[in-house]
Amino acid sequence: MRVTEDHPTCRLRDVLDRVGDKWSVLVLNLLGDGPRRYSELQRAIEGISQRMLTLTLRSLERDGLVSRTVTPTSPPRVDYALTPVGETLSAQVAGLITWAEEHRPYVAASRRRYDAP
Amino acid sequence: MRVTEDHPTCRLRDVLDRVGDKWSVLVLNLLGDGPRRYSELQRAIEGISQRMLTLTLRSLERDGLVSRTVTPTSPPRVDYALTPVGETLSAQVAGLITWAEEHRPYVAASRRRYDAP
DNA sequence: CCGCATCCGTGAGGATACTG
DNA sequence: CAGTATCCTCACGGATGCGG
Repeated sequence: MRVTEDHPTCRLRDVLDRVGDKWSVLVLNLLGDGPRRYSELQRAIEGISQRMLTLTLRSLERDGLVSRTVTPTSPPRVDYALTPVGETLSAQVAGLITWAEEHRPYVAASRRRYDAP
Repeated sequence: MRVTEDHPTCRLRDVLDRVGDKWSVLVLNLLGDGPRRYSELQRAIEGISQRMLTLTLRSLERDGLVSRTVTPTSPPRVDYALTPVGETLSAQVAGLITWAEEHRPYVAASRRRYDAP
């Protein structure tokens, strides 16, 4: 889709696309509990590839939501943490995660009913 | 990715994927203001194709988040509305949208700074 | 008016191998 | 350990046309 107009929907999209990214949601949620190393994130997020973890963290850093701290030891150590603004988004995301956990049985039941016939 | 394990991350994914869908977010947000006809949604959501609007609505209906009411006039009329559970998700989504609107300038500025060099 | 079916291009993202 | 680089797939989604 071409986004050429200044329709409200379009102005929101670039920000929502970040939130809409499933990996971003999971990363933001994890970092809500405190800073994590790269490898900790990779282990915690089942199924994420190295590539996608790096891309996700770069995007979040670019948007000023996550900070990246390199400790030049050997082997190197990199910690990721939420920025203050990132914390506020993480709080929203936490609400979403809670919603998803609470209503997962309902959604699953709805799907079974819908798919029945 | 194959989801074969029962890791918490995987159990959440199927529900979060609904929220992660950018079209779903926009539809849920619109329906938060009250029921809408198919054609109203299509006009309101800049850039959505007929195909994607239909698919999005079907998914939301399957998940028990949106109800579909057909009025068999001629031409037919179809109204979509949030279910009670859909309302609760729409509320979460509204929080996200608000966040996105409030922090759009911050995110835009962060991106410019990041991309500068 | 509301949708489904079909075709088809593109790009997101997985797998793998390699560096500082 | 924390990435980068490359290849390659496949499914997301746009365009179009038809049907109730």
